[in-house]
Amino acid sequence: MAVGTPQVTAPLPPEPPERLAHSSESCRPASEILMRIGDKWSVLIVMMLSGGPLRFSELKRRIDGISQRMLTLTLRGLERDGLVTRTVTPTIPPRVDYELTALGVSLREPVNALGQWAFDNRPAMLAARAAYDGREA
Amino acid sequence: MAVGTPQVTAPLPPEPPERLAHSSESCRPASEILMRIGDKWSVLIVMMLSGGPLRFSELKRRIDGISQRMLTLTLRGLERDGLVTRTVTPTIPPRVDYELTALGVSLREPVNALGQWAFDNRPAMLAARAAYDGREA
DNA sequence: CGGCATCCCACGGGATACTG
DNA sequence: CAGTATCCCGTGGGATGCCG
Repeated sequence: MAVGTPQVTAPLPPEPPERLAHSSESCRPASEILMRIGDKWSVLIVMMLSGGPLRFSELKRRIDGISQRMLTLTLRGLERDGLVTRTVTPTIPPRVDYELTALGVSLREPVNALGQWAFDNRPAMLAARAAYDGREA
Repeated sequence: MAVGTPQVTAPLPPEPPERLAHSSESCRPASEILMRIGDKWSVLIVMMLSGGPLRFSELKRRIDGISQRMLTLTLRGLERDGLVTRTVTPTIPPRVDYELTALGVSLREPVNALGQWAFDNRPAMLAARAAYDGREA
């Protein structure tokens, strides 16, 4: 039965078969998380906090180009998701420190792996992009 | 003092090491890539193509909820960046197959690592989120 | 100093309709 | 079947200003 449906039965390339089923439902959590931290600033902030806690203004100074609005919003999001802690010292002027939680620290590992990939393969991507754009320009 | 080598290779102990070179400049490529593939569909598509080439309609059928507009656009982007190839068979009706390039295949590993992290830690994140939301409701 | 509030614009992305 | 074109709305995110 089923005429015309070629049923592509996965002739696996040189990759070893992983026990991870890449179904749509099993990859959705990964996709969600990626979208969550794939915003403009989250990863940068997590990486900045890798070396230890930083206060708001220091964080803002180190991440060039971020608006204090987005710094606040992004930190709130990270705090909400249990990736950073927010510690307020009610002095005058007030002092607020942000620090990675254990969860936040654990996130560094896969993110670093992706960062390494990005560092290694960015030239290839840029070249591919240039070639693609050049083909039709 | 300026950081000498933008190394992202950390030994990753549970404790934050003292000399991490996570400068803003060294992490920006990672952030860029993350934003690039951190969109709504890219990772899902890459994962779907892990098992081998798929044609457009099959891809659309497997990724539930995607519009053909976004499928086309996302595939174009992935093709542009050298992550997938697009092969047209000019029959009637036409047939177009998409397949991961070597670059696309190599991306699977770090993305899978992140996916594993997401799978493992999503409960913790959801719990933290619920706790955070409950504190001020 | 840290951080809401507001305005405002650009872009992502869904729905739909049309073409080769 | 695969793709393009159009419409349209929700959101992301910058700039600015005010308040503890």
